[in-house]
Amino acid sequence: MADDQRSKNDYKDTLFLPATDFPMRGGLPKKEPQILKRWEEMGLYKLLREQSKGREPYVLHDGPPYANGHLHMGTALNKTIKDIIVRTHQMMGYDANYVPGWDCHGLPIEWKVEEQFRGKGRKKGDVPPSEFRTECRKYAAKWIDIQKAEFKRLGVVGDWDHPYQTMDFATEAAIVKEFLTFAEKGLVYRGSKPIMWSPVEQTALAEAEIEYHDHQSTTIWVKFPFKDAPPGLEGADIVIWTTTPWTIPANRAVCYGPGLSYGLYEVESVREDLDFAPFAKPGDRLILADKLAEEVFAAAFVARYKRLGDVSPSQLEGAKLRHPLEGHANSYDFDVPMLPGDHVTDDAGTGFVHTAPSHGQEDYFAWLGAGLPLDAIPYTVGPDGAYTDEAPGFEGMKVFRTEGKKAGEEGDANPEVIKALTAKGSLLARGRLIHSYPHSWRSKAPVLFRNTPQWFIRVGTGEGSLRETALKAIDETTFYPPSGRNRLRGMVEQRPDWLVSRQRAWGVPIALFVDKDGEPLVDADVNARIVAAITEKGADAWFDTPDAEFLGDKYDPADFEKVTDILDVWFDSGCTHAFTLEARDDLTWPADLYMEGSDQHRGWFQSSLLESCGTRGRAPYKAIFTHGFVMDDKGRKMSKSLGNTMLPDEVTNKFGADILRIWVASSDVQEDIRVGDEILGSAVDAYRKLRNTLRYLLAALDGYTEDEAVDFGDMPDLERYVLHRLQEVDAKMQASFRAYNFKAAWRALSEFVIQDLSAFYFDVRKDCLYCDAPSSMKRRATRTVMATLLDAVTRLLAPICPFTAEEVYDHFPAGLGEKKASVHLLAFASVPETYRDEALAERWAKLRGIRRVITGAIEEKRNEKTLGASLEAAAGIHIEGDLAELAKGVNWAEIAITSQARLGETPGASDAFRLGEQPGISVVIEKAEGNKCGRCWRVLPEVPEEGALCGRCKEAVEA
RNA sequence: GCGCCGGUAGCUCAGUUGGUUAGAGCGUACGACUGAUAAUCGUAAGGUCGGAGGUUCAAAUCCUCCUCGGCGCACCA
Repeated sequence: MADDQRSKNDYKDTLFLPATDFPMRGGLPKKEPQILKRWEEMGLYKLLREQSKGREPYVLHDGPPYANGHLHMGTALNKTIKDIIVRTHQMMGYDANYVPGWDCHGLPIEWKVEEQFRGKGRKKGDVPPSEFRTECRKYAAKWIDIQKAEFKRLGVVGDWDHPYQTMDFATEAAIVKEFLTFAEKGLVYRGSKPIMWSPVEQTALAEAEIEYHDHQSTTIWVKFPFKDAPPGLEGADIVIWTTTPWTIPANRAVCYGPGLSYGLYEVESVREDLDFAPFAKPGDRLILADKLAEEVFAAAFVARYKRLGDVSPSQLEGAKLRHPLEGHANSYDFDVPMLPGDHVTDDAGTGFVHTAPSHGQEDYFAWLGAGLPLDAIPYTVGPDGAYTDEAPGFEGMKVFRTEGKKAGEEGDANPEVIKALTAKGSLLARGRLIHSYPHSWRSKAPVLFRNTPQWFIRVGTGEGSLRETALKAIDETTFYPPSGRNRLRGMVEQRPDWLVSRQRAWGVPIALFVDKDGEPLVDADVNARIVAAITEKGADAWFDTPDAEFLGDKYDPADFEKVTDILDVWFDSGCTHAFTLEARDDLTWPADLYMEGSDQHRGWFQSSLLESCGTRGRAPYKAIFTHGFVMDDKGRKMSKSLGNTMLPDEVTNKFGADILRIWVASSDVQEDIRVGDEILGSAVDAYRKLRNTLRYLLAALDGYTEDEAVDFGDMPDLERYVLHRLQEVDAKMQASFRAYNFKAAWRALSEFVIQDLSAFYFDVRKDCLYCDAPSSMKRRATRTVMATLLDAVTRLLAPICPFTAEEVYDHFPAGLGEKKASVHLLAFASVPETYRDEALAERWAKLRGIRRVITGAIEEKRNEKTLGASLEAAAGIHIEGDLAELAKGVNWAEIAITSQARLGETPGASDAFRLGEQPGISVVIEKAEGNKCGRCWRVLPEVPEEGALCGRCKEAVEA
C-alpha cells in the first residue's frame, strides 16, 4: 500500500496538471476598487478615446440623474445598462464615447436647502435669492461628487472628469438661449392657469408640498336665472352648490352632466317651525338632478315640493345664465354659459357645477375645452389671497387671513360674498361642511387654487405645429421595445401646451422682457446680452443686472417688465442634446440612442423631443431604449415602509459590481425586473461557474505560446466542433449586443461555457491535456482551441464583467493574445467564419445524444454500487438505424470518459440501458478488464500490473 | 378612474407565421470523483403556461372578460 501510494505520487509529477495563480474566489469587493484605481492611473478613458479616433462614432446620450441622494437600484440598473451598451459598441469597433451628466435645478434641492437654512434659524424669505442659489449650487455639487464615485464603483466608463451639469454657467446660458429660440419662433406665449397657491407663504405649491386636513367650510346653494329660458323652463333657476363661496365672483360658467337625469321642481311650502325665514319661497322653480333634489330641499328647509317634469340635458345645451351677482357694484352683467362636463356627477351637490376657471383645474379645462378664451378668465385673487379689482365690490377682501396668529383662518371674502348674494336674492341655502381640504405642509394654512399668469410653449395642432413635427419625429425613431412608440405617440398627441414657467428660485430664469401688452420682447441684441451675462455669472445675472444693461439704448426699461419665473426643469434636461451633443467636438448630434426607464416617455424622451423639434425640426435621437423598474423578489415596488429595499452599495460591498452587472445582463431589462437574495444568489453562482471555467482555461494554458498552435485544418473533429460552437456563440452574442438584447447574449455565453466547455469539452480532453506528451498533435490542438476560447470568451465577457475580464486578461499566459494595457482596449475577437461547419455540428449533436445514453448507463451502475469512476467502465454500445454509421470511427471511450468501449455489438438483452429520448441506442456497462494505469488511471489490458503504465503514458513519461 | 406594459418550473429566461409528450441554465435531491477540490462530473424530481370563457381539427401562442403587478396621468426628477 505504501508503495502504491508512492508510485502514484511519482507519476503525478509527470502529469501536465493545470497551474495558475488566478484565484478560485474573486474577492470582488476588495479587488474591484484596486482594478478601478489602475484604470484611473492608466487613464483608460483617455486611452480609449485616443485609440478610437477616426472610428465611426456611436453616441449613447446620458439622461441626467437628479443630483440629490445616493444611488438606488434603479439608477444602478440604468447606468449599468448604459455601460454595457457603450462597452459592447466600443468593442464592436465604434468610437463609443460616453459623457455622463446631472440634472441640478429643481424643487427637491430647494427643499433640502431651505431645510438647511431653517436649521440655522433663517427663513427662506430672509435669505437673499442669490445666496439661496449659491447654497443650492453647493448642495448639487456635493451630491454630484458622491454619485460620481458610486457610478464609477459600478464599473461605468465615461468622461467623468468632464460631465455635463445643468447648473454650469455656460449651460444655464445655453438653456436660456434655447428658450429664447422658442420665443424668436413665436412659440412662447403668456397664458393663465390655476395652481395651488399658499397665500400665507405667497408661493406656488407642488402636489408633494400639500397635505390634507379637515377644514370647516361654509357651503352655499346659489340660484342662477336663465338669460333666455329654454321653452318650458321659464322662471326656473339652475342651482349650484359650492364649498368656496369666495369663488362666486370668479364664476364664469355652470357645468351640467350630459348623462344625468334632471327635473324641474317647484317649492310648495317651507318649514314654519323655524325662528328665521328660509331663503326659499313657495313657488320657486328650481332645476336639480333628480337624485339630489330631496337633499337640496332639506338643506333649503323646504317642507313640500313637487316635480313638474323632466329636464333633459340636451335642453340645457347652449343655454345662457345670468350671474348671481348681476348688478353688484354695477358689474357681473355678463353671460354665464352652460357647459357639458363629464366631471359632473350626481353624488353630491345639485348636479350642476359652479365653474370658476381661475380656481379649479376641472373648471379651467371645462372652460378651455368649450373653446372659450383664455384671456376671459379673470384674476380675482392676488398673491396675498385678497380680491383684485377684477372682483368688483370685493376689492381687498381676503379669502384667508395671512398675517399674525390667525393666519390661515377665514377672512372677509366668504361672508361678504354671501351677504351680496343674499341681497340679490340669489341664495337658496347655506350650511357648513367639514371636509378634507389641501393645506401647505409648511405653514399648515389652507391653500387655494389661484389663476396666475404662466408661460407656455405652444405645442399646437395641425399643419406646421410643434406637435405635428414631434409626431413625425416619433415615426422616424426606432423604439426598443417597439411598444414605446405608441406610448410616446399617445402622450404627444394628448398633451396640452407645455407649461414652462415655475414660481421658484433654483433654476434657469425665463429671461424675457414683457411689454405693456404682455408680449415678450424678441430682439437678437438684447438676447445676446442676456446670454453673455449668464454665461459669465450664471442665472443670478438675470436677476441682479439692471434691466437697462440688457435692454440697451433701443428700449426704455419703464416700458418693460422683467419675468422673474424660472423654467420647468424638464426644459433644462430637454436641452441636454444642445449643450452636450451639439456643443462637444467629441460627440455627434443626433444621438444614436437615448436609454432610460419607461417613466421617461413622459419625461426626458418627450421634453427632449419637443425641445429639439421646436428648435431643430427633428428628434435629438435616432433610437429610444426603455428599461423597466426594479422590484423586490416578489415583484413589488421597493419602499422603505415595506422594508424591502436594497441598495447598489450593499450589493457591491457584499458581492461586487460584476455580480450586480450579471444580474442586469441576465434579466429582461425591458420589463420590470426583480432583485432579492435568491436572485443575486444565482448571479453569484453563475459568476463562480464562469470564473472557474476561465480559471481552468488559464491553468490548462500554463506556458502556452503561439509556437504550439495547430492549424484549423489539422485539428481533430472535436476541436473543430468546439470552434464551430465558439463561432456560433460569438455571432449570436454580437448580434444580441447590437440589438440591446443582453440577456440573450448572457444566456448564449453561460450555456456555452457550462454545457459545451465545462461539462463536455474540458471533461473529455482532460485525459489528453494531463497525460499526452506536450508534443502530441492532439494535445497541441486542444491547447490551441483553449487559447482561442480563452481569448474570445474573455473579450465577450468584458462588457458585462469588466473587472473579472481584466483580472483574467492579467493572467493570460505570456505567449497568448494581443497585448494591451487593458482588456477594454481590445475589440471582440474575430472568430473566423470558416470555423462554421453546420454538418459537423449536427453530427456532434447526435454523438452527444449517444453520449448521454452512456452516462445514463454508468449512472445506473453507480446507483447499484457496482461502479464508481467512469474510468472503471467498459461500454458496450449498440446503435440501430442511420445513427450507427455516424457513430463509427468515434473513440467512444474518449468521448464518454470510460476506459474501454465497443461499438456495434449485439445489444444486451433486456438489461441493456436505454433512454426514451434516444431511441435505437442501448448500452451495456461492464467493469473494464485489465489493470489501472498508475498515471492516467485508465483500466487497460495492456497495463501489465495494477499501477504500472499504459503504452501512451510510458511514451509520454519517457519523452 | 383613464392610457400603456406585463404575468411560462423555487429563481432567471427560451418558446419562431397557433401544429408531436412546453424547453434550457441555475437552485434542490441523490450519487460519483478527490489530478479544476469551499471545485468538477452524472442522474432525477419540479409546470392545470395568472384565471374564466370563446375562435379552431389544433391555443402558452388569436379574441373577450376578470385578476394580480408595474409605469404615466401638468410646479415631479
